[in-house]
Amino acid sequence: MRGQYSTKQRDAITNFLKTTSDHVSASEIIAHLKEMNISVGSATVYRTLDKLEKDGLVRKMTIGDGGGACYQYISQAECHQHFHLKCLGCGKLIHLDCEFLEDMEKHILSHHGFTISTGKTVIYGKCEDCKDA
Amino acid sequence: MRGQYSTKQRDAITNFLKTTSDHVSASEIIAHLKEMNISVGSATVYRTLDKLEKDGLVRKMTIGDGGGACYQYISQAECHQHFHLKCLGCGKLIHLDCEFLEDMEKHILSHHGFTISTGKTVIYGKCEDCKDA
DNA sequence: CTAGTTGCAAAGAGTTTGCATGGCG
DNA sequence: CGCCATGCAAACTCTTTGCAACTAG
Repeated sequence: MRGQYSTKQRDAITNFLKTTSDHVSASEIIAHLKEMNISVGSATVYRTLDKLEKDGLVRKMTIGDGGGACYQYISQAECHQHFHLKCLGCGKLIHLDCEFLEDMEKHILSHHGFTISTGKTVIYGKCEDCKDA
Repeated sequence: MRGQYSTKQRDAITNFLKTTSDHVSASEIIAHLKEMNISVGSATVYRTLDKLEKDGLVRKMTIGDGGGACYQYISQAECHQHFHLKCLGCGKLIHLDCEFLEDMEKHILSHHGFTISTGKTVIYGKCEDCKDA
């Protein structure tokens, strides 16, 4: 299918994403690899993430403002609906699994002809703790 | 209240945002001002936008990946629910006014304790024309 | 051996900051 | 006049690209 080798760096990156199963930024990956004493240039990280995204193994999303993109491994287990709520107050990222959102997706598809990409969408707002701020 | 002068540049920026009433990027603003023969440094644009955002007059949101932030004037008229759909295919930005989304907001607030910031949220996906791509 | 990979360094885009000048009130 | 705003350039962050060296299969 697609020629690609398995290298120390690539394995380390995918492994980190797999085990973290949360959103990590490119710089977090680089920092992590440095801690593991795996030398890796940032270019490699970006190229690898690019490839992984094209292969549909990770999801790339822009969370927040200038902080850069975040990446998340796509596990089979979470192929159901899964939105993200990002609190503008404390910065917390909330994973939201809710049947209601499936209805929303259906509604937007049937009424507005728009197919939502659940994984890429980040809903901004204030969480319970920050709503008064 | 807050000391701030009215200058040619600031007026031009707010005016452009008001009349456009759509999302504009910082570079679009700079380009526009250049066309109007108003000399303005990019630093001024960013500082002005910062201030306008803090004053609650414009809304800042990150649309897409690396393209930079977009700004939108907040008019009184559009205080109703208004979400944005961004097509990952053609890049089109769709303004969505829909009662269904009010229900969604209510649901997320009552069931998940999260107050959605409608203006900041961008829903990603594929529009009708791009859904097969 | 060959094609995919890596690292470094340089190049970019977008945004922020320091500092001296200029302008509103 | 005082304070705020502006411009320019330098600094910064995140990301991409060119290129030569390297390595998995």
